Amino acid sequence: MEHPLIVYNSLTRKKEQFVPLNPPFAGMYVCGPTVYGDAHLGHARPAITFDLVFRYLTHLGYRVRYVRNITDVGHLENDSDSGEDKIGKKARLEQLEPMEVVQYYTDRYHADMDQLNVLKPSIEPRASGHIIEQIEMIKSILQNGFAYEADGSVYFDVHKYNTLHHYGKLSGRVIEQLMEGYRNLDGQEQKRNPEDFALWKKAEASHIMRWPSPWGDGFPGWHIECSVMSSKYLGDVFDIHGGGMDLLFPHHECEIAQNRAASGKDAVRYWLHNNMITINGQKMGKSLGNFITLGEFFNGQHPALEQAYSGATIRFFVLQAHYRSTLDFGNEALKAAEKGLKRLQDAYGNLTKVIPKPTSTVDIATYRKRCYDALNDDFNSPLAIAALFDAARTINAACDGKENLTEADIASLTETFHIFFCDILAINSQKGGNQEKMLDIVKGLMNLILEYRQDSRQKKDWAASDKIRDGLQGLGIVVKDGKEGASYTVPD
RNA sequence: GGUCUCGUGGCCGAGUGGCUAGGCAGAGGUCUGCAAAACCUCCCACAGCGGUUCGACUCCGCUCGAGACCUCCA
Repeated sequence: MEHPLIVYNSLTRKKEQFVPLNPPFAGMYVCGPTVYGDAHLGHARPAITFDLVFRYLTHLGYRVRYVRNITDVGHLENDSDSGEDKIGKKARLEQLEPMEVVQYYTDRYHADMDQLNVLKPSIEPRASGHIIEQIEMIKSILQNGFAYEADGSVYFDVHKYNTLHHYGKLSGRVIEQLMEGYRNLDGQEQKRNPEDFALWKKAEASHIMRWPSPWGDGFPGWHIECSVMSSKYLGDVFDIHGGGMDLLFPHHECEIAQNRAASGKDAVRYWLHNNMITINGQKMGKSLGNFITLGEFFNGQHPALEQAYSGATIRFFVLQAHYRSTLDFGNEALKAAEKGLKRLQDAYGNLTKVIPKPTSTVDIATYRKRCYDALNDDFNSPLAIAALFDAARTINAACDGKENLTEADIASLTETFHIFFCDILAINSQKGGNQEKMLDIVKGLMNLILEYRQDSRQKKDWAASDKIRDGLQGLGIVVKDGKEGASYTVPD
């Protein structure tokens, strides 16, 4: 807390000090998944990025309300589709109720997030649960004169809005440029202008997901839910809004306009955007068909994957890059992350083996300071990780007796790892509480076995000691002989 | 076409006007019954061409290259 937290605000395109509106409270809204398919690596990026933000803000003492929505009302799939919504389409294909599809993929999304050690948000509202509020906000926008009804649909009047406010302030667009880009207005006849966007869409007879409204049966436009759910749970003005860079325009731009048109206020104080994950230099995305689902990463069943990767490895891989940079997928990079993470985990474990010395040869405090400095500078997780690696080297050196650490040093390092490795970056392999007992038993058994092996080794009975080691190896336990006796690890 | 971002060593990726990123891979060494770790050392990169500067990978311009958004997308 000594140093201020600096965040990069997409709205101002500058780094700014983060000062919440109502400290110690902090509000954060992040665009969540549309649950009509399995989450892929691209979905992991914002989830992990804003999980880090959530965890760090909490660590700094803020009382954070983190809202991440579930989009489950279905939106237009593409222009040629003329109105069939994603979830409705999937439902028909699989002969399921739309909400059954939603439930199925929501559950799977949650399971994936658990694997990635992503905390649950404070509130996870569903768009379908906020139809009334969405209708109310559309009414307000209509009343304020920034929208118009046309044949059962309601559209936002971008030109009207732009006479009073700047539509495009977030993405750096001006409306004249936008107008040039919209030459093909096929199937958009009801709109006064092609850059107008839907607040409410009339549902055709074939459209499964539909709700009654003052304008007839229909469904909400694909920007309004976020405006509604963020302001409902965080207030007309709140601190942080996050999401992927690809949502900058038009989604977030429209959110800004909707909130402003409804409440007269700019809702968001800090806009944070994570960059994309690329594969062969190209964005990984559903529409490009070049995505790998998280489930495929976990089980290794994808042609592009040479092996399976754990959730911790994926999380570490993501955090090893700054959230505003693109991150390129590759087996080599994933494997490097896996090994690097193991190195950190081993060092963390080695901390208990270091023999304290009366005097210290290392300045331990710098590691923690470097971690704080890194995260305070726009959540620079790769720098924080680098500091942990340096700390790991020191710990291992101390294990080898090449550096000296005092009792206080060890305690401090343990705490540093606990704070950053476990709590904030959260890249340690999680062990469930129920497994603790079994782990203790295993530890006891292992010590016993290693004692026997030690005996044979003292008798130079290599056959016996090798038999024990090889047998353990067969169980996936690797024995390592060191100066201070034998230790063991269980590689993934 | 418009708006914008980026181009770092074998790979992934930080960062800065002059001072070591870090990880993985590779080379050598220490330790060791063997093995595996660990530790030490090495591998000193910043697309190209100009310009600013005492000095640029870092600032400016241009060229080349890659990408994002403008349509659903994290």
